[in-house]
Amino acid sequence: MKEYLTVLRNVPFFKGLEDDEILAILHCVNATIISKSANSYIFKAGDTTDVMGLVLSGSTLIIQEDLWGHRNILSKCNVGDFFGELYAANNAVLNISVVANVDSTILLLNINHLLSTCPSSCIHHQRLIHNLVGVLSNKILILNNKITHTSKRTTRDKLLSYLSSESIRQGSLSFDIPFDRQQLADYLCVERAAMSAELSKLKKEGLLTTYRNHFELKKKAV
Amino acid sequence: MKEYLTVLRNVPFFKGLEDDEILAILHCVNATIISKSANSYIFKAGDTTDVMGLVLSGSTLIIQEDLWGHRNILSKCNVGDFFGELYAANNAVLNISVVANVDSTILLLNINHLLSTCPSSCIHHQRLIHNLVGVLSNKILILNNKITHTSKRTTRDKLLSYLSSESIRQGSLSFDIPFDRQQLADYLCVERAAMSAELSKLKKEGLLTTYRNHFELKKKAV
DNA sequence: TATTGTATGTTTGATTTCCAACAAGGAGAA
DNA sequence: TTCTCCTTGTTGGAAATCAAACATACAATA
Repeated sequence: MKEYLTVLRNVPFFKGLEDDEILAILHCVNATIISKSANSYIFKAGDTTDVMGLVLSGSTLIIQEDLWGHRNILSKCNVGDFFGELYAANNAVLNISVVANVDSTILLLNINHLLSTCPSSCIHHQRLIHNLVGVLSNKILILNNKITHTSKRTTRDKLLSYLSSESIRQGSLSFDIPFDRQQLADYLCVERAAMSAELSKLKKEGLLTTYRNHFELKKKAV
Repeated sequence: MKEYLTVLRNVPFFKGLEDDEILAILHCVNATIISKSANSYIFKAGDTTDVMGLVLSGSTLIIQEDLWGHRNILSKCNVGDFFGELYAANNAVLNISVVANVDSTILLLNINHLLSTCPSSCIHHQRLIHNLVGVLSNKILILNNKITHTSKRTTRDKLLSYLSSESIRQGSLSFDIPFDRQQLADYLCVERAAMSAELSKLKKEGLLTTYRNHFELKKKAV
C-alpha cells in the first residue's frame, strides 16, 4: 500500500492527513487493491455497489449507453481520481459503467466503513468524513452554478450570468477566467463562434472589455 | 423542541431515526431555534456560515443578485426543507442570500458538530452522517442527470436523452414521467411549443408513442 | 347537456443559433 | 525575419428555436 502514498496524499479525501494516518485509515476501513486489464469492466450499469474506486495506476473511463446503444464517454479518471462514490453512498443502481482504459490498479473503499466510526474510535476518521462531505457539497455548488448559467435561454444571458458570478466571486470587476474561448463555449453549452460574436456585441454596447481570458465588466454603459 | 417532531420525522436527514433519537441528536449537536420576521435576512451573500438552516414554520426564499442588481429567486424552502448545508460543509462564501418569506422559525444545526462524533459516542450520530452523505450524493446524481440532458444541443436530443434515461431507470420501454409538458420543457430548458412539435415528429417517425405523461419507446422505427 | 378550464398540439414569422469557412493577430520556432 | 501554429473574431446561408397565437381534446362541474 505504501507505494501509492504519493498518489493518495494528493487526493482531496485525504487532505490534511499525514502518511501514517492515511495508512491507518486504509487498514481500518479494510481497503483492497485490485488489478484490471485494459477494457475490462470495474462497474456495470444496472449493478449496485457499496465500494467506491480510486485510480492508483492507469486510467478508467466512465461510459453510458442509451436505449439505442449509443455509447457515450462521460469522463476519464486518471491517477488519483475516484468514481462510484455517489452510487455507493446512496445505494443507487448505477446508470453508468466504468471500464479500465488501460491496465490499471484500483483501490476499493467501502463507503459504509468510511462512514462508520471504527471500533478503535480512530480519530482521523472524523477528518475523513469531514473531507468527504466537503468534496460532495463542493461538487454540488459547482454543478448548481453551471446549471444556473446554462439554463439561461440565450448565449448573451449565459455569458452575462457566468461573467457576473465570476466577478462577484472574485470580488472585482476586473478578473481572469480559467477558460479559453472554446472551453468557455463548451462550459456554457453554446457555439464558440456565436459566443465570440455576442462578446463583440457586448463590447460595442460598452458592457465589458476583454483581452484573451481577462475581462472587465462595466456596471453602466460608458 | 418536541413540538416540531412532526416536521423533523419527515426530513431526509433524520430518516430511520425514532423521536427520542432525534431529540438526543439535537441536544448533542447543540441545535438552536431562531425566529425571523418576514423579509429579514437569515444568510447574506458574502457571508460564511458553519450552520445550516431547517425550516420549522413559515418559509424562506433563496435569492441571488447579479452584478447589475437583478434579483433572482432560485427556490423556496417550505417547512422541512433545509438550506445552507453546502456552504456550511464547505466553509464557502455564500453566493446566495436567504430571507424569511413570512414570519418563520428556523432550526440551526452546526455542521461541524454534526460531523464530529460526540463525546458520549452517541450511536445515532453515524446514522445521521450516513443520511447526510446520502442526501448530498443523491443531489449530485440528480444534477448530473439534468446536465446530461440539457447539455445536448437540440430539443430532439434533449428529449431522447431524457426519455432514454427514464426508460432505463424504470426498466421498461413503457413508463410514466413525473412531468406535464410545461414542466418537462422547463426541466430540459426548451420551449414547450417546440418540444410538443418535436414529440409529434418523433411519433411520426415511429420512435415513440405517448399519451399525456405516459410514454412508450420503440427500439426501431415501426 | 352546456360550460368552463386545463393540457396538449399546431402554425407562422421573427429571431437566434449552428455550421463552416475564412481573416486577423500574436507567440514561438527555425 | 519568416514561417507555422493557435486563438480569437467575423461572416453568410441553413437550420433550429422562440414567442405568440390559435386549435383540439378531454375532464370536471353545474
